[in-house]
Formats: sequence, structure tokens, C-alpha cells
Amino acid sequence: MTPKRRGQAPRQSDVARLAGVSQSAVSRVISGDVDSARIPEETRQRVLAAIKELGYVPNASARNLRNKRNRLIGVHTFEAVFPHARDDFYFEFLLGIEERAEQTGFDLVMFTSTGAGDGRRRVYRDGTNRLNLADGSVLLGVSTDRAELARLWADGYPFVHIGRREVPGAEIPCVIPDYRGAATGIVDKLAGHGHRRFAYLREPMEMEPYADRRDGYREAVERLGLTDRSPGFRGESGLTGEWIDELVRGGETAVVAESVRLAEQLLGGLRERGVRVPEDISVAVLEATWEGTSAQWDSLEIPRVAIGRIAVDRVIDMLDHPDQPPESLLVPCPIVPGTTIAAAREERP
Amino acid sequence: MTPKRRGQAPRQSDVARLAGVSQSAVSRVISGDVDSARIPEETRQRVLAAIKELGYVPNASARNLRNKRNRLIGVHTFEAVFPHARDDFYFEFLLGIEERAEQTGFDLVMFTSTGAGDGRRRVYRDGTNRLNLADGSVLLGVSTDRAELARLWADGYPFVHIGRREVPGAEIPCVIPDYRGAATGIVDKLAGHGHRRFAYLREPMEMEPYADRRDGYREAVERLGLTDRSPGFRGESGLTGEWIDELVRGGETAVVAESVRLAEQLLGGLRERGVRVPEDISVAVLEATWEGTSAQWDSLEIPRVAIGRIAVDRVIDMLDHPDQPPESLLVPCPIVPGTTIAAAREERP
DNA sequence: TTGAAAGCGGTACCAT
DNA sequence: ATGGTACCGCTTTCAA
Repeated sequence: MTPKRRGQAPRQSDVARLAGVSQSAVSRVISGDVDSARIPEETRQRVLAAIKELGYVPNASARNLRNKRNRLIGVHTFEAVFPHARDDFYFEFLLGIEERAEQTGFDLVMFTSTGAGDGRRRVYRDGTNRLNLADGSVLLGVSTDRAELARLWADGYPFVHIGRREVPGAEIPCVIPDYRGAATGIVDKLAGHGHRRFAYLREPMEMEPYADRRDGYREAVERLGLTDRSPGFRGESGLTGEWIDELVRGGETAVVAESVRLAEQLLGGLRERGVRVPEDISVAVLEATWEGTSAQWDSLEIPRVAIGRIAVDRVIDMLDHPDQPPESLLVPCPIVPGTTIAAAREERP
Repeated sequence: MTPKRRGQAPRQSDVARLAGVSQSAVSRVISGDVDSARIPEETRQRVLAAIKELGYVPNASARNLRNKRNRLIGVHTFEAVFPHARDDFYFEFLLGIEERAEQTGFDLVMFTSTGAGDGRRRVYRDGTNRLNLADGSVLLGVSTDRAELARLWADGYPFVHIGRREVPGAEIPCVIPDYRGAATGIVDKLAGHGHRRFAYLREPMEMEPYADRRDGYREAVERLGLTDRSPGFRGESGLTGEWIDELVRGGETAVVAESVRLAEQLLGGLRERGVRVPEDISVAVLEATWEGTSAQWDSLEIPRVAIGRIAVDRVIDMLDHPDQPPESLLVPCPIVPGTTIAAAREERP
């Protein structure tokens, strides 16, 4: 037995000839178009037999060309996927994306050809938008290129971005972890433990996800009439030894850190100075934590798998309703209890 | 600014009209067909300008239909990818596949739509072979469906399978970790440490990868004139307490296990009986090991990333040379030194 | 140099 | 019920 000569796939017309019917009859048999054009069982069987004998399989591109649908959902990451797939960053999103794609009968295109050679990937390369290959796409990545998002949007290409990204003049449809809500929730929780004097530790990043956290934090602090005189709250990023000294001296009882990195740094500094967490100072983190950190942080959770699923659903939704203006979607981030929040100690005199 | 109405991508004819040239001229400008149909710079610029103005991007399906090439490589797994992607099984293969796809300018289609709903995935579903969407594919998975491999091969579809799979009457092109060579290498190593009397622990699996290990093992044992009277060598799988007792009593000094699972089980049994590894008995494993096992096993390594890369290269090779009969490729598995092999103890009288 | 036209493999409408 | 036929968007002769 030898394989068929490569590149000689049988076509509908071959099937038609063998079955002694017209090509369009074959097409109708295949599409299983039960409603409109009923086909006598006998003919159907002849066609089916011919299909089997020739090992005919429909050509996907031709179908796509006709139907303007691929059942293909694109995944564009602005960096290579798999090197990072292990870090939870991409991994869990992909899990959800794949799961939902499988359930809804879509295939997934991972756009790797768009590699620019410098580790980054671009949508538009020499005037070609590879994403067009897919009916719609899910985009994600840290180093998102906003100009490309804008053009994609202007072109009317159906996509969602995981994580909020703002581009002036365009309303990028995003699936957004609700950092804002989680930040207010965490402040509420601390306040519920009697804390009134807060400090905020800020990352140097100026991206939307951080803006959301800061918004939520500020909103809660103001709403509850809390005090925060920290540099982070004023807009300075990082953590200095001086500020840790100040913390030890001052009346702050609660610290909210934007990242585990900062929280760990703080914890180290406090320990050196004999200050205990959470007995003396409570600390919460506005980031998803992982195993193996030096404390079990009170923090938030990013429901990544769910977000992946939702992103796929949103894209499919856009395909089904092309006329509805694409909206962003907020996904709640549960607050994860840890062991770094306790009741506020007595106010010092 | 509002996005273009969705689903109204501009076509070449639109560009042509705007530029005041014919559609085929546009096509030639785009293909950059410098040789045959020279186009005056002035016209070229007009066309380019029109392309830019309309934000035209070529339709991938149409191109594909014409050219019979997508620059799309398929990845078909017989189970969902990402749930397992963390286990090294899939993960590192994908790493290599993605890397090579990016380097060679191919996109990757993950065939998720082929889910049968029972956790398995099939290539052929209601007579359609989704893989056709891609120019060629890399298949992998533990629960490979041989009938599908056979049909794919008979259809002349270009693909490789990661891992050896035999189907009567078809020569499935595979990229094969050289378990056979690694097994002989490990026996050689043990023999080099003075071992003459061996025992073999066999998994219940009857797949090609195990057959390869067994072949290699048997070959080396016979070539070196070694002794093996173990049940595993005779064809029985598993490990019984009786055999461990026998091992302790008997003269065997070396055990080769097909899996970490068996090796660990053995180690436990030996410890209970006060037998030390490797001082009293050396143990080697014919499987890639991982962190966190109870011993640092002398074992083999599966160069998964490299295999992924090679698989992509093989597919591309098949695309470039459709007439060459597809051959399988053997990839050497390095032998990883551990701490479970030592010199053979003195023969007991 | 440039345009007209014939497909690539299907789908779907419109007659018959 | 069936077949003829006009596209889908693009590439590639072949003439003009």
C-alpha cells in the first residue's frame, strides 16, 4: 500500500462524477441541508459511497472563502507563548481559551509567524494582517502594541484583549480583571479590622492594571475617610529604608502593596527592625500570589482560566452579532484570605 | 472615530478602482513579482497608496485556495493540550514547535475543534479532515488513534508523529526518541561498572516506546552475555514482593526499570529489607526523570524541545519535497548520570 | 505595460 | 428532487 500522490485531494466534482450526480447535489448531501433541498435516500447513499471510496474531504479554504467563516479563533500574544506558558501568566488563560474553543467547535491559530525577530510579535507586517486568517482573535501580552490595537479596531477586526488597554480614539474591547474592585475590597477588609492609617507601595509601572488598582484604592480610602501619607499614595514608586523607618515610627497599621515583590521587600525590612506582620502591621497585596513566597499574603486572585473562557465567548459573540458595538467586560477578582492581616493594634498616643 | 463596519474588508478590486488600475495589476504589485510583470514605479506607488488608504489586507483563505499553501502548520494532539501542558509531556514539545514555527514564518493551528466530547480528539469527524486547513501537521499524544494515522497517511496528508507508532500497511513518518539506543547505553554503563546479573522491571504498557526499550535492553544483554532471570525480562509486568525477596536472596546486582514508578516501588521494598541502593544493588530507569523523586535516578533524557523543533522541520521538509517518501527520524536520548549506579558488589559465593 | 479571463473548491440560488 | 450557474477573493496565463 502506498499513500496517494501528495497534493491530489479528490474534489466534489470527482465525487459527483463517480456517483453520477451533479456537483451541487454532492454539496447538498455534505452540508446535510435537511430543510430546503431534500435528497432521495438512494441518491444520498450513492454520494456517500463515492465520498468514502475516494476518501474525499472538503477543502477548508474554499469553504471559508464562500462562507466567510473559518471556525478559527486566533490567539495573538505579543511575545512567544510557550517560554512563558509555565509562569501562570499565559498558561491559565490558554487553558480557558482552549477549553472553550473545544466546546464551541473552533480551532485555535497561534500567530507565531508574526515574530519580528526581536522577541516581539506584530500583527501588521508588510501590510499583511495575519489575524485575518481567523474569524476573530484573542490578544494578550504584557508588551501590547497600542498602535496595532488601534488599527485592528479601526479595521473592524473582531477581537478582544485580555486586560484593559486604552487607546485614544478607539474603544478596545477588553476582558478586564477587576483590580479596581479588588483593591477597594481589600481596603474595606482592612478597615473592617479597625485599620485607619494606611500606606501604599507602588510599582514603577504605569499601565492600566496598575491605574485600576490605584483608582480603587484611592476611592476606598476617601470614601472611608482613611489616612494615607505614604510616598506611594502620592505617586512615588518603590520602597526605601527611610520609609520603612518612618513606618516603624509612625502610626500606620496597614500597608497595601501593588506586588508581592514590594510586600516581600517590606516584610524583610520590618523583620530586621523587629516589627511583626500582622501583629504590628497588616499587609495586603494587590496581585495574585503563588506558592513559595515567604508569607501567605492576603491578596487577590485573577480568575485566569475563567477569563480565557470569557474571552473566547466574547469573540464568538462579536462574530454572531457584528453590529453590536463591542463592549468590555469586567471579571471580579476574588479576595484571597491570608495570614498577613490582623486587627489593628491600639493607636499610639 | 468609528471602526469600519465589521465584515467589510476591502478587496483587491476596491484597491484597483481607487488606484485606477486593474485588479490583476494590484495583485502583481502585492506579490512583488519583480521578474515577469514589471510595473512602472508610478503605478506601483498609486496602488500602494490605495492599499494604505483602504487598509487593505489580503484574504488568507482566497490566497490559500489559489496557492494551496497557508504557511500554517497544524498541531493535533489526541487529548487537550493545556491541561497537560505543565507536565513536561506536552509542554516542551510545544516549546520547540513554537520556536521553530516562529523562525520559519509559519503559524500554528491547534486543532481543538476535533474534540469528540469524551476528552479524546479525532482527525476525521463526519467525514471532514480539519487538518487539511494546515499545510502539514505535527501529531502527538499518548492515546494516538492508529486508524486515523493510517487514513491520514493513505490520504497523502503531510504529517509527522512525535513518537514511534506502527500501523500495518502504512509507514507513518515519526520523530522518534531513541529509547532503544538509550537502553543499550544504560546496560553498557552498568556492565562497565562490573554488573553481570541483571533484572528488568516492566510496565504493563505494550506501546512502541516500550517495545523499543525492551529491544535495546535485550540486545545489550545478549551482546554482552549478561544474565537476566527476572519475570520482567520474560514478559511479566509489575513488581511483586516475592520478586523483591528473590532479588535480596539472589545474585542480581543491577536492576533496570522502565519507569520511575517501578523504580520507586522497588526502592521502597529494598529499603524495608535493609538493602541499599546503589551500594548493594544498582538501579537505572529507562524514562526521563523529574525533580522531587525519592532518588536521583540514573536515567535517560528525552530532548523534547529539540524533538519539537525537528518535527516542524520534518513537516516543512515534506512540504518542500512532496515526492520524497517520508522517513522517520531517530533522535538520540542522552543518558543522565544519577546516584543510583555504583560498582557491582562482590559476587556472593 | 496592462487588462481580461479562467480557474482554485465550494455553496446556494434559481430554474427545470 | 436535481442540475446549472454565479460568485467568494486572489493568482496567473494570455492577449492586446
